Amino acid sequence: MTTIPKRYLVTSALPYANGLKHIGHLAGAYIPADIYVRYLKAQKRDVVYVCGSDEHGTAIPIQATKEGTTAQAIIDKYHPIMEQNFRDLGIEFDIYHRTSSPLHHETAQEFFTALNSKGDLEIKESEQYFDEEANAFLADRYIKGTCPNCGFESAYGDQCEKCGKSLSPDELINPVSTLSGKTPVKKKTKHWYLPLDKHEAFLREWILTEHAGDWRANVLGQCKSWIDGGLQPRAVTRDLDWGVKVPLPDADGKVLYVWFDAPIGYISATKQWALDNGKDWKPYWEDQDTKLVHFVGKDNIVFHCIIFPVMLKLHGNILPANVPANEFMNLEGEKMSTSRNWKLEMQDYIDDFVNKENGGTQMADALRYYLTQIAPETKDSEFTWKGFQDANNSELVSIFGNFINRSMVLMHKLCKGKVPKLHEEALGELDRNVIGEIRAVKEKVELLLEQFKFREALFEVINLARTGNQYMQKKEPWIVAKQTGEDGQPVAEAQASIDNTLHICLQLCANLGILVNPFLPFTAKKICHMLKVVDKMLEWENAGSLKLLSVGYSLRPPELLFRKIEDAEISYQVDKLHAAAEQVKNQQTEINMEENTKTETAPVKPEIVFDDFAKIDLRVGKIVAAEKVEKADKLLKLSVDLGFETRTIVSGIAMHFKPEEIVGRQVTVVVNLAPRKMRGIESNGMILLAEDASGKLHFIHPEETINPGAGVS
RNA sequence: GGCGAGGUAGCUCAGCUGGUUAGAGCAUCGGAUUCAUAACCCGAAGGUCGGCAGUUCAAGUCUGCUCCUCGCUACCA
Repeated sequence: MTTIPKRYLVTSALPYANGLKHIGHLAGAYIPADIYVRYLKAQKRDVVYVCGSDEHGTAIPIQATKEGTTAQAIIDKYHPIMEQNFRDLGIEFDIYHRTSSPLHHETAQEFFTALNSKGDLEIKESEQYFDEEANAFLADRYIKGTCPNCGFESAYGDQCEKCGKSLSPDELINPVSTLSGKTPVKKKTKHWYLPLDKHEAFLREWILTEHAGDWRANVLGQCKSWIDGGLQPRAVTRDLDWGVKVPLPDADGKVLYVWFDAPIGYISATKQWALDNGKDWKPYWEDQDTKLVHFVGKDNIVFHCIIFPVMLKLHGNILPANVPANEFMNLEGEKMSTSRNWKLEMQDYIDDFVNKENGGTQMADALRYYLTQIAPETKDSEFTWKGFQDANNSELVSIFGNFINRSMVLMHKLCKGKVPKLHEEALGELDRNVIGEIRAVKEKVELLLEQFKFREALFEVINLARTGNQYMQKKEPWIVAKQTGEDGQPVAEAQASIDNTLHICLQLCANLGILVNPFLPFTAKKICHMLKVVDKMLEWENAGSLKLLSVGYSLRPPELLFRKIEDAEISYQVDKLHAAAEQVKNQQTEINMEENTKTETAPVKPEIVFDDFAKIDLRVGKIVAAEKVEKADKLLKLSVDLGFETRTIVSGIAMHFKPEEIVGRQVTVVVNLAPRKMRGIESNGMILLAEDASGKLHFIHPEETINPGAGVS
């Protein structure tokens, strides 16, 4: 075992404050972190668990515009709800902060200034392309044009895909904005870049060598993919009015890019926590003896393993010891999706289960249980309502809850409601085995949690309850109790056996409380209550002990820890899920139709004269051959018979049509369009297609088959 | 197309550096039992380890090819 670090700083990905979060997020970044933190705290280790709302970025002002409100109103709406949702589900942050706070702005600005003044950022002052129609500066990738090196006409502003040469947008001939299709104008601007490319050697060594043994395979693989793909300098600032202002005199209208300020939110949250608790935040981010662990979903790997570590290193902070990223969680056979409304929001679960007559905190633990059991630790996993019901009913209720209940009930019936004595002399092999098992499980769970194997750790805990059931079954105290003497009471030998059995079962219950506490905290507290012990018993060092409950102490009457979930509740949820998705689908169709109408009535393009139109030579053609273009998912290479000749035309329709289906079809072709090379094939013309509301493409062709080459006007 | 992660019993997943009859939990079926939320306990059945070829005395485990899923990325309208 490695030595224990002096302190821990644990983070969960900052949820983006543009809407409610679903159980996929919960299972990916919050529940595992919460389990880990609760375990560390039970170990009495020095640990701070920080999180908060991520409130910057373009999506929030865009959504505000859509909802006819302000960005501030959006974040003020979602921040408190998200915080409450986490609390209701037992996610216990030491602080849930927000990136809109002044402290965060200060912290992020200080961070930027520190890097900038050390010369760690590259400054590029330039005449940058500006799209007047979209009223925005254009990132390199949003500009296309002709490559000065090879003449490829569709080169990006940062790199030519054809010849591989790195470019700057200025070098492009005939630049075009991909936002509006217009020619952008030059406007002076200046931006700061984080030169990730300069840190490639460090990243390679640190991740792929030093952490080859202790980081998850999916994480290492992702990182290797990124590093091998070549790291690029990344813009730290952007022209936007929502976010952390760039703290320099000549940077009006510029803010820090959200990817830069968001992870700094972990630091500002730590600072706020320190202020609130009279602590010093610095060691948590500066002392090498602090273990920093980031819990994130797989979409966040690159930020937490590549970009943020580079920032931390430059700034003189510690690096994460591990980033145990989870994969994604599907729901009832499909990806969770906010836009398609295929999801289970925390809020909905809380409303339907936790805040119900027959719900309460036990239902929060039930969800925590299932989400941990199916956590996507190594691959995408699947939430099904039936699976949730099964896990609850046959494991939590039948195995775990039942063991504790029957122990309590038997103790009340056979031991007068008191913790019975342990008769050492009467201990048998069965008894000793169980006692040994309790200690063994403690060690197993520890080892698994330290390795972030939450699923397996939880299994070991439930398995201990299973062991308890087996033990009780073999000892069958209810049968032994029938060996009565003349007074109707069990004979001394029988009572000793009963006492030992229940003494051990009750101590086992107490141990289950300790071991289950990181996973199901509400349940652990209820166990303490029933056993009339203080919550301090839950400290991890007590696990494995057979002296948690004092002999002769009278205990409370048993209460059921978990209730069964009925079939009707499950079918209600499944129906609700489908209905919600259906509703959105219908709405979307309506919106699409509306938008369709809108585009028809939308302002038409500037007027042209007949001669302009006459410049376009449209002909009817017939597809005589079609094949997929190698190394391109969307391109088809078509041979089109135009009567006077047969041409090769490359068209991006491979996702819509199969090559064999379209051979023989008539199409309309722009025949005098300048040739253009795509994926190395010269395309001589363009096929006309109409796109319907759902995005499906349709060929434009004469109603009846006519001679190829016929003119269209 | 490139890169990454996966494809193992009905379901959710273990299987490290190749080595006896491929494991667990749940579900299913059978039995036993009644202290317990018809719960528990015992037992059984259930897998061509995505497919094909190869290396090896021996492959789920190594190599090549191939199919499928997910993610990143590229190509396009």
